[in-house]
Amino acid sequence: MAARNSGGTDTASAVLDVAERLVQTRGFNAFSYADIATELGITKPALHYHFAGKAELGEALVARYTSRFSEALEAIDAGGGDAAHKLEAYADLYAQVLAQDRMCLCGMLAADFHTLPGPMRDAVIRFFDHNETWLAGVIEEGRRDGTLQVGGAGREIARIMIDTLEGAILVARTYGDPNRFAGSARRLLTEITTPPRS
Amino acid sequence: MAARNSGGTDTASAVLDVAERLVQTRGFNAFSYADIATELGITKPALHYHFAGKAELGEALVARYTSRFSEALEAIDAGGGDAAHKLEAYADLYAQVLAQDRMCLCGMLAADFHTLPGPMRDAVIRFFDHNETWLAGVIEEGRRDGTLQVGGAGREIARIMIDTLEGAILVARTYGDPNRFAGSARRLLTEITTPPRS
DNA sequence: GTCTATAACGAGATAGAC
DNA sequence: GTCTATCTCGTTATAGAC
Repeated sequence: MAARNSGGTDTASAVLDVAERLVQTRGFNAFSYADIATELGITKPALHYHFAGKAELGEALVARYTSRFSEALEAIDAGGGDAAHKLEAYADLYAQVLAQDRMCLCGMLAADFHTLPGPMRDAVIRFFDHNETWLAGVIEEGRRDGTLQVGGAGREIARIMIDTLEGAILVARTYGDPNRFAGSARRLLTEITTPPRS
Repeated sequence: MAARNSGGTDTASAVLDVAERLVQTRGFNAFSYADIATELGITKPALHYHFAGKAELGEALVARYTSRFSEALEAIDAGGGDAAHKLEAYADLYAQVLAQDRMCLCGMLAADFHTLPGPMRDAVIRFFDHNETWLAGVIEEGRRDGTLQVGGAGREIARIMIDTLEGAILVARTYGDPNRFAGSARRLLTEITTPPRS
């Protein structure tokens, strides 16, 4: 039904599901077409039909992940909470990834960055840029309506949020302890959403 | 002169130097004995003489990195600055790693964690534990002598520092921009070392 | 301590049948 | 859209000479 590399067929999306989990748990250089084929009960050439090579599979992976993440951000915007609640909901997206014992896909690819094909690198950077832009918008919005009193440029706060959440999920995974993530996330949010004492 | 796997000979330490850089830039699953052998102008079996296998090489890598990091922490302690200056010096250790276009060795191995042999996993966790203990000690010391007024458990502050610095170096490397790291590090330190306004 | 030679395996990928 | 069969290359690792 769907064309090559579209990710639109049942098989293609099943391939993406398995590959996504493998990349988020093992990294881009620690899984193979054979791993996916075995798990789905198909053969390697069938994978090559849907995704010409590992590079194309990787691109499709980041594209789908980014688009799902964008939808989640739009859902948060549509939720109607104030800026502080939106930032909490944002951090909770990371908690949901960790709850599945996974690293953020683009955080993992950031570690693999220097080994990635060019188009994948570009897509990873766009993911972070998009997150930063959305967060900076929420922060500026919160400042305009007075619900947020944090100091500093919105983009700077956005960046430290991304950095802290990515690092917290990275380290928490080595301890197998979601609470380790929760502690850093809570403190990060408190610093940003608690008005300075006066 | 030195025994097998000691890391004490010139060749063994040259091997560790190259392997360390490869792991910090590419990850544990994206370099091979051939890469190291070629760069040093020796053969693969010569590598196996010094380090029986990739697992043993990896263990030696983490052991040396941890011991050097520990020495750096002791040097900071010996420097005689106050707690705030020690925390700044700690963050600067990460900046020095990034200045070489590298990820923290153990931060990279945290990404590769689920693919690592058991002894390497244990050593990575010990690295983070040691950092956390040292940081918590500095924070408690700063609170006792009044130079730090930050709230919360010392270990909790220590963890968010590690998480933020690891995440900041991870993400900054994808942008190839040390300033991106510096911004998050500066803000992190400011939150911890600036007394709440009264 | 380093070499040549090679084993044994897994990787990504392709040709061509069905 | 999936298969069998195969190719080529890179990987870790070992045996045994020097």
